[in-house]
Amino acid sequence: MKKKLIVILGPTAVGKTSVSLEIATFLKTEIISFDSRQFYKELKIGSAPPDKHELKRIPHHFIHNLSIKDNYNSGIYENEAINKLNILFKKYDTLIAVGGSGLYLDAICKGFDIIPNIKKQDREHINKKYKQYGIEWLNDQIKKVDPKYYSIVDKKNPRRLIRGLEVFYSTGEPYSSYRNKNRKERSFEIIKIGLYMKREDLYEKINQRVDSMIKIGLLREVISLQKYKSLNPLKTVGYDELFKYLENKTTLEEAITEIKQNTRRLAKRQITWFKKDKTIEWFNTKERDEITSFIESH
RNA sequence: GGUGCCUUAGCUCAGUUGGUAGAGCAAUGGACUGAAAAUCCAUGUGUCCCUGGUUCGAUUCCUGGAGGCACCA
Repeated sequence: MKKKLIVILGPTAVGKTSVSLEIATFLKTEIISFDSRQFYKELKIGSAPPDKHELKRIPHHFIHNLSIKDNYNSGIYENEAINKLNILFKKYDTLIAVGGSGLYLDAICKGFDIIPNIKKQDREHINKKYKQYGIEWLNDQIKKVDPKYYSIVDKKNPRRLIRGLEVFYSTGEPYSSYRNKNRKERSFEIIKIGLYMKREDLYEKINQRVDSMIKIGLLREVISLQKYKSLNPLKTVGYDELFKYLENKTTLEEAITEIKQNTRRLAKRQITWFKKDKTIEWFNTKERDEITSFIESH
């Protein structure tokens, strides 16, 4: 019989943790996370991971397994997650994946084309040039070395342009030559369950969660991480805004308002990403019985 | 109570020498194959406070009213 991966996805603060714990308890299985900020053990409050008690009750994977100082990306995650799933599937027929990072979910479900690792110096070099000469330079370079990618890339988005260029620099081959859009066939069946909530209610929950994070010491956590603020994992809602406050660029009140606003925008982007995936079965967060009977029927 | 100023998009405000209006922010929609909680793109009809008048035509000028702010009593 084919193994099954039950995916619980949705925007931040919609209630994924509690639903996933309930299902994991019901199915007597374990949980792997595809939440790109819960990986980092230093982000204890701001990434809203399950609490200690919950982590003890149900084994979780890819939660607080990395340091913000680690160099990580979705390609590494694909390998690690698939390995972990293969190991766990020896013990369980069904596993649960929970998270809100669409790209990381794609890593599990479809996988990426195989592209050699890039050299760190190459990215640094390109970033330096970009800073110096602007986005036109990136455009010119891509046009020259990878016209195929140039024809489809978002020419105003430096990240996309830099990605194309760094692959070329590190491998000597155009980025587009690696991108075959070959979806990988996974050995397990994937059932995607999306959680939704009325936008209004979701925003209300976000506001409440931000207030409670502040209450339990988010600012203290951010202060302790201040010296690492330039690291990528700290470019995160809840941290960035408080760094600005600590540098006297805003008041605390303004920072908190901004955290709420940026969390709402994050949720909106997550919803946009998931909306186009027609294989997702959507449930209201409160429909616990409907979700379990849907799982049982599969 | 008097005088002056203000009232236009969810908010802060421009503007129309009279031909029914536009910025910033917010909000919304979207893109996204190794930095992704990142990065990037697109989207502005609203009794122009109410009332009456002048006018071919008023959000714009005038009368009266309501609310706000400031100063003087």
